[in-house]
Amino acid sequence: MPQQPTLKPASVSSDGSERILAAAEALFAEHGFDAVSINAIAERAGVSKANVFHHFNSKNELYIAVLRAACHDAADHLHHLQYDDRPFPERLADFAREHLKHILEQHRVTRLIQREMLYNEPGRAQDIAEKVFGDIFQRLVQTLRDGQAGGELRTDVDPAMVATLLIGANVFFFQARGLLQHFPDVTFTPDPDGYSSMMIDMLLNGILPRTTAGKNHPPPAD
Amino acid sequence: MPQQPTLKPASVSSDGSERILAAAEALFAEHGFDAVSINAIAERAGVSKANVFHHFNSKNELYIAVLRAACHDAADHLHHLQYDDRPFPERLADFAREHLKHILEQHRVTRLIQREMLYNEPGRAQDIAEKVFGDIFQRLVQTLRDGQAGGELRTDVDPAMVATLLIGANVFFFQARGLLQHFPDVTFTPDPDGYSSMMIDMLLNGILPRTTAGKNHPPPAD
DNA sequence: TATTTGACTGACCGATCGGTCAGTGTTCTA
DNA sequence: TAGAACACTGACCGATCGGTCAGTCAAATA
Repeated sequence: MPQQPTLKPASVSSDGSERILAAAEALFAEHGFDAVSINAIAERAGVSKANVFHHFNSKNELYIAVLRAACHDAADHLHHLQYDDRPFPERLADFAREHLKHILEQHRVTRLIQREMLYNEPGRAQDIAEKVFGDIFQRLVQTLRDGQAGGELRTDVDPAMVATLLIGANVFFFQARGLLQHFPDVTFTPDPDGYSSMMIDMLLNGILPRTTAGKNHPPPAD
Repeated sequence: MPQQPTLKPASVSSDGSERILAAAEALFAEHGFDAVSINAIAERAGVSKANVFHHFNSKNELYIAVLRAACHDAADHLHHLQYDDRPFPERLADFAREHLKHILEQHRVTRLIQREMLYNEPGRAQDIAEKVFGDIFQRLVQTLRDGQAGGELRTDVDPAMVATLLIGANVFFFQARGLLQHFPDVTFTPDPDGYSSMMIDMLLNGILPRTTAGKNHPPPAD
Protein backbone atom coordinates (compact mmCIF):
# COMPACT_ATOMS: atom_id res chain seq x y z
CA MET A 1 0.00 0.00 0.00
CA PRO A 2 1.53 3.32 -1.01
CA GLN A 3 2.23 5.70 1.77
CA GLN A 4 -0.30 8.45 2.24
CA PRO A 5 1.18 11.92 2.66
CA THR A 6 -1.21 12.89 5.45
CA LEU A 7 1.50 14.82 7.29
CA LYS A 8 2.70 16.69 4.26
CA PRO A 9 1.62 20.36 4.14
CA ALA A 10 -0.87 21.68 1.63
CA SER A 11 1.07 20.17 -1.27
CA VAL A 12 -1.55 17.57 -1.96
CA SER A 13 -1.13 17.80 -5.72
CA SER A 14 2.65 17.44 -5.55
CA ASP A 15 2.46 13.70 -5.20
CA GLY A 16 5.02 12.09 -7.44
CA SER A 17 2.96 9.89 -9.68
CA GLU A 18 0.31 12.55 -10.11
CA ARG A 19 2.88 15.08 -11.26
CA ILE A 20 4.21 12.51 -13.70
CA LEU A 21 0.71 11.83 -15.00
CA ALA A 22 0.01 15.54 -15.44
CA ALA A 23 3.28 16.13 -17.27
CA ALA A 24 2.76 13.11 -19.47
CA GLU A 25 -0.78 14.13 -20.33
CA ALA A 26 0.32 17.58 -21.42
CA LEU A 27 3.22 16.32 -23.51
CA PHE A 28 1.43 13.34 -25.07
CA ALA A 29 -1.53 15.51 -26.01
CA GLU A 30 0.67 18.14 -27.58
CA HIS A 31 3.27 16.07 -29.39
CA GLY A 32 2.01 12.49 -29.55
CA PHE A 33 3.34 9.25 -28.12
CA ASP A 34 6.46 8.78 -30.21
CA ALA A 35 7.67 12.37 -30.06
CA VAL A 36 7.70 12.47 -26.25
CA SER A 37 10.61 10.93 -24.35
CA ILE A 38 10.55 9.70 -20.79
CA ASN A 39 13.31 12.19 -20.11
CA ALA A 40 11.09 15.08 -21.16
CA ILE A 41 8.25 13.83 -18.98
CA ALA A 42 10.54 13.39 -15.97
CA GLU A 43 12.03 16.82 -16.47
CA ARG A 44 8.64 18.49 -16.65
CA ALA A 45 7.42 16.57 -13.60
CA GLY A 46 10.56 17.50 -11.66
CA VAL A 47 11.61 13.91 -10.98
CA SER A 48 14.28 11.58 -12.29
CA LYS A 49 13.76 9.38 -15.28
CA ALA A 50 14.16 6.26 -13.17
CA ASN A 51 11.35 7.48 -10.95
CA VAL A 52 8.98 7.42 -13.88
CA PHE A 53 9.74 3.73 -14.31
CA HIS A 54 9.30 3.25 -10.60
CA HIS A 55 5.66 4.34 -10.86
CA PHE A 56 4.91 2.96 -14.32
CA ASN A 57 6.38 -0.21 -15.74
CA SER A 58 6.82 1.08 -19.27
CA LYS A 59 6.21 4.08 -21.47
CA ASN A 60 3.19 2.39 -22.98
CA GLU A 61 1.72 1.68 -19.57
CA LEU A 62 2.17 5.33 -18.63
CA TYR A 63 0.43 6.36 -21.82
CA ILE A 64 -2.51 4.10 -21.08
CA ALA A 65 -2.71 5.43 -17.54
CA VAL A 66 -2.78 8.97 -18.92
CA LEU A 67 -5.54 8.08 -21.35
CA ARG A 68 -7.55 6.31 -18.68
CA ALA A 69 -7.32 9.18 -16.22
CA ALA A 70 -8.11 11.77 -18.86
CA CYS A 71 -11.15 9.85 -20.09
CA HIS A 72 -12.31 9.32 -16.54
CA ASP A 73 -12.23 13.08 -15.93
CA ALA A 74 -14.01 13.72 -19.20
CA ALA A 75 -16.75 11.25 -18.32
CA ASP A 76 -17.19 12.98 -14.97
CA HIS A 77 -17.60 16.33 -16.67
CA LEU A 78 -20.17 14.94 -19.08
CA HIS A 79 -22.23 13.37 -16.35
CA HIS A 80 -22.83 16.75 -14.82
CA LEU A 81 -24.84 17.78 -17.83
CA GLN A 82 -28.45 17.03 -17.12
CA TYR A 83 -31.26 18.09 -19.36
CA ASP A 84 -34.78 18.55 -18.13
CA ASP A 85 -38.04 18.62 -20.00
CA ARG A 86 -37.51 21.77 -22.02
CA PRO A 87 -38.49 21.86 -25.69
CA PHE A 88 -36.54 19.50 -27.87
CA PRO A 89 -34.82 22.09 -30.10
CA GLU A 90 -33.53 23.91 -27.04
CA ARG A 91 -32.31 20.69 -25.48
CA LEU A 92 -30.48 19.81 -28.68
CA ALA A 93 -28.95 23.26 -28.98
CA ASP A 94 -27.79 23.13 -25.39
CA PHE A 95 -26.26 19.74 -25.92
CA ALA A 96 -24.36 20.95 -28.96
CA ARG A 97 -23.17 24.10 -27.21
CA GLU A 98 -22.11 22.30 -24.05
CA HIS A 99 -20.41 19.53 -25.96
CA LEU A 100 -18.41 21.96 -28.04
CA LYS A 101 -17.50 23.97 -24.96
CA HIS A 102 -16.41 20.76 -23.31
CA ILE A 103 -14.10 19.57 -26.05
CA LEU A 104 -12.61 23.06 -26.35
CA GLU A 105 -11.95 23.33 -22.62
CA GLN A 106 -10.67 19.77 -22.35
CA HIS A 107 -8.54 20.20 -25.43
CA ARG A 108 -5.83 17.90 -24.11
CA VAL A 109 -8.21 14.98 -23.70
CA THR A 110 -9.77 15.77 -27.04
CA ARG A 111 -6.41 15.66 -28.75
CA LEU A 112 -5.49 12.43 -27.01
CA ILE A 113 -8.69 10.79 -28.20
CA GLN A 114 -8.26 12.14 -31.71
CA ARG A 115 -4.78 10.68 -31.80
CA GLU A 116 -6.18 7.36 -30.65
CA MET A 117 -8.62 7.48 -33.55
CA LEU A 118 -5.84 8.26 -36.00
CA TYR A 119 -3.42 5.62 -34.76
CA ASN A 120 -5.43 2.43 -34.75
CA GLU A 121 -2.43 0.35 -33.80
CA PRO A 122 -3.34 -2.86 -32.02
CA GLY A 123 -1.16 -2.35 -28.97
CA ARG A 124 -2.88 0.88 -28.08
CA ALA A 125 -6.00 1.42 -26.04
CA GLN A 126 -8.69 2.68 -28.36
CA ASP A 127 -11.20 0.84 -26.21
CA ILE A 128 -10.74 3.50 -23.55
CA ALA A 129 -11.44 6.31 -25.97
CA GLU A 130 -14.34 4.30 -27.29
CA LYS A 131 -15.87 4.24 -23.83
CA VAL A 132 -15.99 8.01 -23.40
CA PHE A 133 -17.00 8.53 -26.98
CA GLY A 134 -19.72 5.91 -26.81
CA ASP A 135 -21.01 7.37 -23.58
CA ILE A 136 -21.91 10.77 -24.96
CA PHE A 137 -22.97 9.24 -28.24
CA GLN A 138 -25.46 6.93 -26.61
CA ARG A 139 -26.74 9.73 -24.42
CA LEU A 140 -27.36 11.89 -27.47
CA VAL A 141 -29.05 9.06 -29.36
CA GLN A 142 -31.39 8.55 -26.43
CA THR A 143 -32.25 12.25 -26.39
CA LEU A 144 -33.06 12.03 -30.08
CA ARG A 145 -35.21 8.93 -29.59
CA ASP A 146 -37.13 10.79 -26.92
CA GLY A 147 -37.64 13.60 -29.39
CA GLN A 148 -38.98 11.17 -31.96
CA ALA A 149 -41.31 9.58 -29.43
CA GLY A 150 -42.61 13.00 -28.50
CA GLY A 151 -43.24 13.96 -32.12
CA GLU A 152 -40.63 16.71 -31.97
CA LEU A 153 -38.32 15.05 -34.47
CA ARG A 154 -38.81 13.41 -37.84
CA THR A 155 -39.37 9.71 -37.34
CA ASP A 156 -37.81 8.77 -40.67
CA VAL A 157 -34.31 9.90 -39.74
CA ASP A 158 -31.74 7.69 -38.08
CA PRO A 159 -30.96 9.00 -34.57
CA ALA A 160 -27.44 7.59 -34.78
CA MET A 161 -26.96 9.51 -38.00
CA VAL A 162 -28.11 12.76 -36.44
CA ALA A 163 -25.83 12.17 -33.47
CA THR A 164 -22.89 11.50 -35.77
CA LEU A 165 -23.55 14.69 -37.68
CA LEU A 166 -23.82 16.80 -34.54
CA ILE A 167 -20.78 15.40 -32.77
CA GLY A 168 -18.84 15.33 -36.01
CA ALA A 169 -19.58 19.00 -36.59
CA ASN A 170 -18.15 19.82 -33.18
CA VAL A 171 -15.12 17.58 -33.50
CA PHE A 172 -14.40 18.95 -36.94
CA PHE A 173 -14.68 22.50 -35.62
CA PHE A 174 -12.15 21.65 -32.96
CA GLN A 175 -9.62 20.08 -35.27
CA ALA A 176 -10.00 22.31 -38.30
CA ARG A 177 -10.42 25.76 -36.78
CA GLY A 178 -6.70 26.38 -37.11
CA LEU A 179 -6.97 25.89 -40.86
CA LEU A 180 -10.44 27.37 -41.28
CA GLN A 181 -9.50 30.70 -39.77
CA HIS A 182 -7.17 31.28 -42.70
CA PHE A 183 -9.99 31.06 -45.22
CA PRO A 184 -11.48 34.45 -46.10
CA ASP A 185 -15.02 33.08 -46.26
CA VAL A 186 -14.94 31.72 -42.73
CA THR A 187 -15.96 34.17 -40.03
CA PHE A 188 -17.24 31.93 -37.26
CA THR A 189 -13.99 30.43 -35.95
CA PRO A 190 -13.57 32.73 -32.94
CA ASP A 191 -17.17 32.18 -31.79
CA PRO A 192 -17.99 28.59 -30.78
CA ASP A 193 -21.45 29.52 -29.50
CA GLY A 194 -22.30 31.17 -32.78
CA TYR A 195 -21.07 28.11 -34.61
CA SER A 196 -23.29 25.89 -32.48
CA SER A 197 -26.32 28.08 -33.09
CA MET A 198 -25.87 28.11 -36.85
CA MET A 199 -25.17 24.39 -36.90
CA ILE A 200 -28.28 23.57 -34.92
CA ASP A 201 -30.39 25.90 -37.03
CA MET A 202 -29.35 24.11 -40.19
CA LEU A 203 -29.74 20.70 -38.62
CA LEU A 204 -33.26 21.52 -37.44
CA ASN A 205 -34.58 23.47 -40.40
CA GLY A 206 -32.41 22.44 -43.30
CA ILE A 207 -30.89 24.74 -45.84
CA LEU A 208 -33.61 24.61 -48.49
CA PRO A 209 -35.72 27.72 -48.90
CA ARG A 210 -39.07 27.56 -47.14
CA THR A 211 -41.69 27.64 -49.83
CA THR A 212 -44.44 27.77 -47.21
CA ALA A 213 -43.93 31.37 -46.06
CA GLY A 214 -41.01 30.50 -43.81
CA LYS A 215 -42.83 29.58 -40.63
CA ASN A 216 -40.13 27.20 -39.48
CA HIS A 217 -37.20 29.54 -39.19
CA PRO A 218 -38.42 32.95 -38.05
CA PRO A 219 -36.54 35.98 -39.36
CA PRO A 220 -34.09 37.56 -36.94
CA ALA A 221 -36.67 40.12 -35.70
CA ASP A 222 -35.80 38.88 -32.20
CA MET B 1 20.56 17.55 -63.96
CA PRO B 2 19.57 14.02 -62.96
CA GLN B 3 20.10 11.38 -65.56
CA GLN B 4 17.01 10.18 -67.37
CA PRO B 5 16.63 6.42 -67.62
CA THR B 6 15.48 6.52 -71.23
CA LEU B 7 17.24 3.28 -72.00
CA LYS B 8 15.86 1.39 -69.04
CA PRO B 9 13.13 -1.13 -69.93
CA ALA B 10 9.54 -0.71 -68.81
CA SER B 11 10.58 -0.16 -65.20
CA VAL B 12 9.66 3.49 -65.25
CA SER B 13 8.25 3.43 -61.73
CA SER B 14 11.34 1.79 -60.25
CA ASP B 15 13.23 5.06 -60.17
CA GLY B 16 15.00 5.42 -56.86
CA SER B 17 13.61 8.62 -55.47
CA GLU B 18 10.08 7.71 -56.51
CA ARG B 19 10.27 4.40 -54.69
CA ILE B 20 11.53 6.24 -51.63
CA LEU B 21 8.69 8.73 -51.87
CA ALA B 22 6.12 5.96 -52.21
CA ALA B 23 7.51 4.03 -49.27
CA ALA B 24 7.71 7.15 -47.14
CA GLU B 25 4.14 8.14 -48.00
CA ALA B 26 2.79 4.77 -46.95
CA LEU B 27 4.74 4.65 -43.71
CA PHE B 28 4.22 8.28 -42.71
CA ALA B 29 0.50 8.02 -43.37
CA GLU B 30 0.18 4.84 -41.36
CA HIS B 31 2.42 5.53 -38.38
CA GLY B 32 3.19 9.24 -38.33
CA PHE B 33 6.41 11.19 -38.66
CA ASP B 34 8.14 10.27 -35.42
CA ALA B 35 7.30 6.58 -35.48
CA VAL B 36 8.90 6.02 -38.90
CA SER B 37 12.66 5.66 -39.19
CA ILE B 38 14.75 6.32 -42.25
CA ASN B 39 15.87 2.72 -42.01
CA ALA B 40 12.30 1.50 -42.35
CA ILE B 41 11.71 3.72 -45.36
CA ALA B 42 14.92 2.59 -47.03
CA GLU B 43 14.11 -1.05 -46.37
CA ARG B 44 10.63 -0.75 -47.85
CA ALA B 45 11.97 1.11 -50.87
CA GLY B 46 14.70 -1.47 -51.39
CA VAL B 47 17.57 0.99 -51.14
CA SER B 48 20.21 1.79 -48.55
CA LYS B 49 19.68 4.33 -45.80
CA ALA B 50 22.43 6.51 -47.18
CA ASN B 51 20.63 6.62 -50.49
CA VAL B 52 17.63 8.22 -48.85
CA PHE B 53 19.89 11.05 -47.70
CA HIS B 54 21.36 11.21 -51.17
CA HIS B 55 17.94 12.15 -52.59
CA PHE B 56 16.61 14.15 -49.64
CA ASN B 57 18.71 16.30 -47.37
CA SER B 58 16.89 15.38 -44.17
CA LYS B 59 14.00 13.38 -42.80
CA ASN B 60 11.92 16.52 -42.51
CA GLU B 61 12.61 17.46 -46.12
CA LEU B 62 11.51 14.01 -47.21
CA TYR B 63 8.33 14.37 -45.21
CA ILE B 64 7.54 17.68 -46.83
CA ALA B 65 8.24 16.24 -50.26
CA VAL B 66 5.82 13.40 -49.49
CA LEU B 67 3.15 15.83 -48.35
CA ARG B 68 3.64 18.03 -51.37
CA ALA B 69 3.42 15.16 -53.84
CA ALA B 70 0.40 13.66 -52.11
CA CYS B 71 -1.45 16.96 -52.06
CA HIS B 72 -0.59 17.56 -55.68
CA ASP B 73 -2.14 14.23 -56.63
CA ALA B 74 -5.20 14.95 -54.52
CA ALA B 75 -5.68 18.32 -56.17
CA ASP B 76 -5.46 16.65 -59.57
CA HIS B 77 -8.16 14.18 -58.60
CA LEU B 78 -10.42 16.94 -57.36
CA HIS B 79 -10.06 19.00 -60.51
CA HIS B 80 -11.58 16.19 -62.52
CA LEU B 81 -14.87 16.70 -60.77
CA GLN B 82 -16.95 19.07 -62.84
CA TYR B 83 -20.56 19.82 -62.14
CA ASP B 84 -22.92 21.05 -64.76
CA ASP B 85 -26.23 22.83 -64.46
CA ARG B 86 -28.24 20.09 -62.81
CA PRO B 87 -30.58 20.94 -59.94
CA PHE B 88 -28.84 22.26 -56.87
CA PRO B 89 -29.77 19.45 -54.45
CA GLU B 90 -28.41 16.87 -56.85
CA ARG B 91 -25.23 18.85 -57.36
CA LEU B 92 -24.74 19.07 -53.63
CA ALA B 93 -25.43 15.38 -53.12
CA ASP B 94 -22.98 14.49 -55.86
CA PHE B 95 -20.35 16.70 -54.34
CA ALA B 96 -20.78 15.07 -50.94
CA ARG B 97 -20.72 11.57 -52.38
CA GLU B 98 -17.71 12.20 -54.59
CA HIS B 99 -15.82 13.97 -51.82
CA LEU B 100 -16.39 11.12 -49.40
CA LYS B 101 -15.41 8.59 -52.03
CA HIS B 102 -12.29 10.59 -52.69
CA ILE B 103 -11.08 10.78 -49.10
CA LEU B 104 -11.83 7.09 -48.62
CA GLU B 105 -9.90 6.09 -51.71
CA GLN B 106 -7.03 8.47 -51.01
CA HIS B 107 -6.92 7.41 -47.41
CA ARG B 108 -3.17 7.89 -47.17
CA VAL B 109 -3.33 11.52 -48.19
CA THR B 110 -6.30 12.04 -45.94
CA ARG B 111 -4.43 10.66 -42.98
CA LEU B 112 -1.39 12.76 -43.76
CA ILE B 113 -3.50 15.90 -43.85
CA GLN B 114 -5.32 14.94 -40.67
CA ARG B 115 -2.00 14.48 -38.96
CA GLU B 116 -0.91 17.88 -40.18
CA MET B 117 -4.05 19.35 -38.62
CA LEU B 118 -3.35 17.59 -35.33
CA TYR B 119 0.31 18.51 -35.12
CA ASN B 120 0.37 22.26 -35.56
CA GLU B 121 4.08 22.45 -34.92
CA PRO B 122 5.72 25.45 -36.56
CA GLY B 123 8.43 23.53 -38.43
CA ARG B 124 5.88 21.49 -40.32
CA ALA B 125 4.12 22.34 -43.53
CA GLN B 126 0.47 22.87 -42.74
CA ASP B 127 0.40 25.44 -45.50
CA ILE B 128 0.55 22.61 -48.03
CA ALA B 129 -2.40 20.84 -46.48
CA GLU B 130 -4.16 24.18 -46.26
CA LYS B 131 -3.84 24.58 -50.01
CA VAL B 132 -5.66 21.34 -50.89
CA PHE B 133 -8.17 21.83 -48.18
CA GLY B 134 -8.84 25.43 -49.15
CA ASP B 135 -9.21 24.43 -52.76
CA ILE B 136 -12.15 22.09 -52.31
CA PHE B 137 -13.57 24.34 -49.60
CA GLN B 138 -13.64 27.38 -51.86
CA ARG B 139 -15.10 25.34 -54.68
CA LEU B 140 -17.92 24.16 -52.46
CA VAL B 141 -18.58 27.66 -51.13
CA GLN B 142 -18.88 28.91 -54.70
CA THR B 143 -21.36 26.16 -55.53
CA LEU B 144 -23.41 27.19 -52.51
CA ARG B 145 -23.29 30.86 -53.50
CA ASP B 146 -24.57 29.90 -56.93
CA GLY B 147 -27.38 28.04 -55.26
CA GLN B 148 -28.27 31.09 -53.22
CA ALA B 149 -28.21 33.32 -56.27
CA GLY B 150 -30.51 30.92 -58.07
CA GLY B 151 -32.97 30.84 -55.18
CA GLU B 152 -32.30 27.17 -54.55
CA LEU B 153 -30.74 27.74 -51.13
CA ARG B 154 -31.73 29.79 -48.11
CA THR B 155 -30.09 33.18 -48.36
CA ASP B 156 -29.84 33.60 -44.60
CA VAL B 157 -27.36 30.78 -44.10
CA ASP B 158 -23.60 31.21 -44.26
CA PRO B 159 -22.19 29.28 -47.24
CA ALA B 160 -18.92 28.76 -45.42
CA MET B 161 -20.84 27.27 -42.53
CA VAL B 162 -22.69 24.85 -44.81
CA ALA B 163 -19.42 23.88 -46.45
CA THR B 164 -17.81 23.26 -43.08
CA LEU B 165 -20.71 21.07 -42.01
CA LEU B 166 -20.64 19.02 -45.20
CA ILE B 167 -16.90 18.50 -45.35
CA GLY B 168 -16.76 17.97 -41.60
CA ALA B 169 -19.38 15.27 -41.83
CA ASN B 170 -17.28 13.45 -44.40
CA VAL B 171 -13.99 13.90 -42.59
CA PHE B 172 -15.58 12.75 -39.36
CA PHE B 173 -17.01 9.71 -41.07
CA PHE B 174 -13.54 8.85 -42.31
CA GLN B 175 -11.81 9.21 -38.98
CA ALA B 176 -14.51 7.84 -36.69
CA ARG B 177 -15.89 4.92 -38.65
CA GLY B 178 -13.52 2.58 -36.84
CA LEU B 179 -15.06 3.58 -33.53
CA LEU B 180 -18.61 4.10 -34.78
CA GLN B 181 -18.92 0.58 -36.15
CA HIS B 182 -18.68 -0.75 -32.61
CA PHE B 183 -21.77 1.14 -31.50
CA PRO B 184 -24.95 -0.93 -31.73
CA ASP B 185 -27.02 2.05 -32.90
CA VAL B 186 -24.79 2.76 -35.88
CA THR B 187 -25.65 0.84 -39.03
CA PHE B 188 -24.34 3.10 -41.79
CA THR B 189 -20.59 2.58 -41.44
CA PRO B 190 -20.16 0.03 -44.24
CA ASP B 191 -22.12 2.17 -46.71
CA PRO B 192 -20.52 5.54 -47.55
CA ASP B 193 -23.09 6.33 -50.25
CA GLY B 194 -25.93 5.72 -47.84
CA TYR B 195 -24.21 7.94 -45.33
CA SER B 196 -23.92 10.70 -47.91
CA SER B 197 -27.57 10.41 -48.88
CA MET B 198 -28.80 10.60 -45.31
CA MET B 199 -26.46 13.44 -44.53
CA ILE B 200 -27.58 15.47 -47.52
CA ASP B 201 -31.21 14.77 -46.78
CA MET B 202 -30.85 16.16 -43.30
CA LEU B 203 -28.79 19.10 -44.46
CA LEU B 204 -31.38 20.01 -47.08
CA ASN B 205 -34.59 19.36 -45.22
CA GLY B 206 -33.66 19.50 -41.57
CA ILE B 207 -34.72 17.06 -38.92
CA LEU B 208 -37.82 18.83 -37.67
CA PRO B 209 -41.17 17.27 -38.55
CA ARG B 210 -42.87 18.83 -41.55
CA THR B 211 -46.05 20.41 -40.24
CA THR B 212 -47.11 21.31 -43.80
CA ALA B 213 -48.07 17.83 -45.02
CA GLY B 214 -44.48 16.81 -45.72
CA LYS B 215 -44.02 18.16 -49.24
CA ASN B 216 -40.30 18.66 -48.84
CA HIS B 217 -39.21 15.14 -48.09
CA PRO B 218 -41.40 12.67 -49.91
CA PRO B 219 -42.10 9.35 -48.21
CA PRO B 220 -40.04 6.39 -49.44
CA ALA B 221 -42.74 5.29 -51.92
CA ASP B 222 -39.95 5.11 -54.52
C1' DT C 1 39.92 6.93 -73.98
C1' DA C 2 39.99 10.13 -69.98
C1' DT C 3 36.99 12.72 -67.05
C1' DT C 4 32.96 13.92 -64.84
C1' DT C 5 28.60 13.15 -62.87
C1' DG C 6 25.30 11.12 -60.15
C1' DA C 7 23.03 6.92 -58.13
C1' DC C 8 24.22 4.08 -54.68
C1' DT C 9 26.48 1.53 -50.60
C1' DG C 10 28.74 -0.11 -46.05
C1' DA C 11 30.75 1.52 -42.28
C1' DC C 12 30.64 4.69 -39.07
C1' DC C 13 29.40 8.87 -35.78
C1' DG C 14 27.48 11.22 -31.58
C1' DA C 15 23.16 11.57 -29.46
C1' DT C 16 19.25 9.84 -27.56
C1' DC C 17 16.03 6.29 -26.93
C1' DG C 18 13.44 3.00 -23.44
C1' DG C 19 14.70 0.53 -19.68
C1' DT C 20 17.69 -1.56 -15.63
C1' DC C 21 20.02 -1.66 -11.31
C1' DA C 22 22.36 -0.97 -7.08
C1' DG C 23 21.89 1.91 -3.60
C1' DT C 24 20.14 6.02 -0.43
C1' DG C 25 16.95 8.13 2.59
C1' DT C 26 12.48 8.17 4.93
C1' DT C 27 8.52 6.29 7.12
C1' DC C 28 5.49 2.97 8.71
C1' DT C 29 5.19 -1.28 11.32
C1' DA C 30 6.31 -5.61 14.25
C1' DT D 1 14.63 -0.77 17.64
C1' DA D 2 15.13 -3.92 13.68
C1' DG D 3 13.53 -4.23 9.36
C1' DA D 4 10.12 -4.20 5.73
C1' DA D 5 8.26 -1.08 2.37
C1' DC D 6 8.49 2.64 -0.32
C1' DA D 7 9.89 6.97 -3.14
C1' DC D 8 13.56 8.25 -5.34
C1' DT D 9 18.27 8.84 -7.69
C1' DG D 10 22.74 8.57 -10.65
C1' DA D 11 25.02 5.70 -13.38
C1' DC D 12 24.70 2.66 -16.72
C1' DC D 13 23.08 -0.67 -20.74
C1' DG D 14 22.19 -2.18 -25.57
C1' DA D 15 19.64 -0.58 -29.33
C1' DT D 16 18.34 2.67 -32.48
C1' DC D 17 18.00 7.24 -33.99
C1' DG D 18 19.16 10.92 -37.86
C1' DG D 19 22.94 11.94 -40.39
C1' DT D 20 27.96 11.72 -42.53
C1' DC D 21 31.62 10.06 -45.44
C1' DA D 22 34.78 7.78 -48.37
C1' DG D 23 34.42 5.17 -52.01
C1' DT D 24 32.30 1.94 -55.94
C1' DC D 25 30.06 1.56 -60.22
C1' DA D 26 27.72 2.77 -64.57
C1' DA D 27 26.57 6.00 -67.86
C1' DA D 28 27.05 10.44 -70.16
C1' DT D 29 30.38 13.74 -71.91
C1' DA D 30 34.78 15.32 -73.78
